[in-house]
Amino acid sequence: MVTLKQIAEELGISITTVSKALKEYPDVSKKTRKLVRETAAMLNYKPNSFAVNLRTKESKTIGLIIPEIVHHFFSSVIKGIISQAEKKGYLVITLQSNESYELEKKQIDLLISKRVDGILISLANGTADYKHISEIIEHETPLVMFDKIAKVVKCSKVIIDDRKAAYKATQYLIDIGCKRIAHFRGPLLPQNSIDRFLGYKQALTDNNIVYDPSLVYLLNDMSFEEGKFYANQLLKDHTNVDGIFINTDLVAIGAISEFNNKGIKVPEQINVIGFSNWFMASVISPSLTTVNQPGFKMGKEAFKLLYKEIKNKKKNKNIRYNKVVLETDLVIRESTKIK
Amino acid sequence: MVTLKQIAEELGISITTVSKALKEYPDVSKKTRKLVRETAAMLNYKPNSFAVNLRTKESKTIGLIIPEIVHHFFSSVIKGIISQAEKKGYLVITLQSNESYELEKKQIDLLISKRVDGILISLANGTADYKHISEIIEHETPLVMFDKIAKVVKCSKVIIDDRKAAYKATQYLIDIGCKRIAHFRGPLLPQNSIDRFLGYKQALTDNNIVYDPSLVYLLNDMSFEEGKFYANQLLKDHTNVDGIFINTDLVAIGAISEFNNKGIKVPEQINVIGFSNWFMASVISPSLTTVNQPGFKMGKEAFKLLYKEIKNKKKNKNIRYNKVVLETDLVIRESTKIK
DNA sequence: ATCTCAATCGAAAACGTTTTCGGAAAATCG
DNA sequence: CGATTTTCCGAAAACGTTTTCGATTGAGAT
Repeated sequence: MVTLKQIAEELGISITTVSKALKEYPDVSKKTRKLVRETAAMLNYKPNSFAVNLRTKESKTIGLIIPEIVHHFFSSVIKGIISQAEKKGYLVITLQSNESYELEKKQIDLLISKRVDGILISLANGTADYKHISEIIEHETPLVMFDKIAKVVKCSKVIIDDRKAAYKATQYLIDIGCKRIAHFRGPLLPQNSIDRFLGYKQALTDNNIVYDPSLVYLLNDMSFEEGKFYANQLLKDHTNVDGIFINTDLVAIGAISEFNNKGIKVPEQINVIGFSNWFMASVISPSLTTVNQPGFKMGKEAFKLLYKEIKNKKKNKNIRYNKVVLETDLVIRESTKIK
Repeated sequence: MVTLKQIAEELGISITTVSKALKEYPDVSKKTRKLVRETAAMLNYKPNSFAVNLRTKESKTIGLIIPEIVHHFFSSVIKGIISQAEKKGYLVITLQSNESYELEKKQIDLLISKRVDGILISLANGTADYKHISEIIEHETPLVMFDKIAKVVKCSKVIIDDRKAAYKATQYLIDIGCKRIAHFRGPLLPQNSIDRFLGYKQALTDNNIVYDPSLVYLLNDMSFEEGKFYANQLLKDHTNVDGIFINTDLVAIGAISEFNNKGIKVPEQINVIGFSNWFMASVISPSLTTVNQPGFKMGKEAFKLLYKEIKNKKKNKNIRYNKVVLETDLVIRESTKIK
């Protein structure tokens, strides 16, 4: 491995000058600068990033913690983050919490130990206290939360307006003529499922439809099977439901599958709207009307905020927390139909 | 940030002793060791990884380059890699080549500059020359290729036996009574699509079925739409095809969708087998019979090999390249049926 | 010739750790 | 009690870079 020292010896000059020549310092003559650059190129010099890190106290590396990698939405986010980070010369270390609070804590420790320049995190469903998050902030490591955030924690955030998105979806069901609309909701944590439920409820009352709690089903693991199960349950409990807004696409697909099996026609007898716009939603039959959750963009925006904070920290500027709320749109497909 | 020096001053001993106490060196008394550990814990000391990296010349970080993150198979691989790496105390920097040779080259440069301890790579489809890969090897950076590999390159590899897997899939179609079996194949690069095609062909000849080139369709972008397009084309070109082995699940799902639209019954009129076992394959209707490609396991194995190489390099052992071939199995679902 | 100023360079410290090696103190032995 | 070994500790070098600050040189001005 060739070092500054070797280049210096090769040319009979000092390490200092070599370093400066390579970094456009003004106090080195054009002649030596050229010379240094040429020999550096010739010897295929690459700065030792370990030494640079130590000296500059930054590694141009950030940490990312997500609940689950194998997931269309989150992998889109990762892609967005990595693409944006690359533009600014940052690399991304990815860890996953597996939806576990304990693991999440451990991963944060790991990243702090590694002294990453910043941390991006989307919380695990199980996370209810935020001491580990506070540690990041006390450590003065720039932090941005996205998607599954904690409202209480003071830091920059990137989210969608879950409530508004759910409202729009429910409103659409009403607009196309649905009279009795059910909702499959997610667990009481994270915040997202609460907000989506509230959006659903708000849309009903705004349209003078009486909110009927028996039409709301609380799901746990949000799986395909659960979608099937509760679709079946719904059919047992009610006969006149003509629309259903479902917390996430996978469950919606399970429900549609069950409706198909039971001979219930989608969308003729029941309209279905999902949430997230997984790729899958576009290729099943009938294809799924759903709320598009812009994962890639969320990733980009999250990194942009983090980058700002990193810059600010370097300049010792006062901290200003930003909050970006991304627009969602309803992707209309075959699982809904105007009456 | 608390350093060894601060602990040393706190206790009135030398930095050396503090360092040794924390690392179980035998030449420090139990008493001082206890003392040091306690104050280190009290001050919440965390070793400066930048300094450690510089001193030990390793960062406990590896690089990972994949063609595309938002992809069920590859995200499974990532998950496998990260989980295994974590067990051994390694972190993973993920980059994506976006199926571009140029980007792939750039990412490799980046990782080498960062001085990662090793590199895991799955090649872009477009990659045809391997100078950039050779550079990694010349750099003496441990390297393991997985899935989309280059046979020519001398390094450790983790793959599945594409040919055998395709053979098994085709054989299954024959076993359940198919007489005329089509194949949607991938482009001429990467190797995988060639091998899958060869497996298909071999199975036919081994069963005394004449290979008919007109039954093989060469696809480009392997998309859902292409699946629909060629399914339609197949229907135009042939009337008596009763089975089809398709290079990848997404295309298979597109084909099934088109068959549904045209009123062709799957599996009654035509049996369909895909490849990869994307999650999607299990939730569409009819669910897809497919070759299970063990992404998570591939990730784990790839890291295990890399870890071995890193260890060997540290011990200056002679290099031994390993090759792991993972078993695949056929997941039988609704898109195939015994006649 | 002296002085000023700009241009160019290099010595040295610093970042925080690991590890070698030698020395002092304590323990063991004859 | 002296000699020898063991136990424990610390000085110092090294990893490779960045950056401050002072030194040197030569040109130009007077």
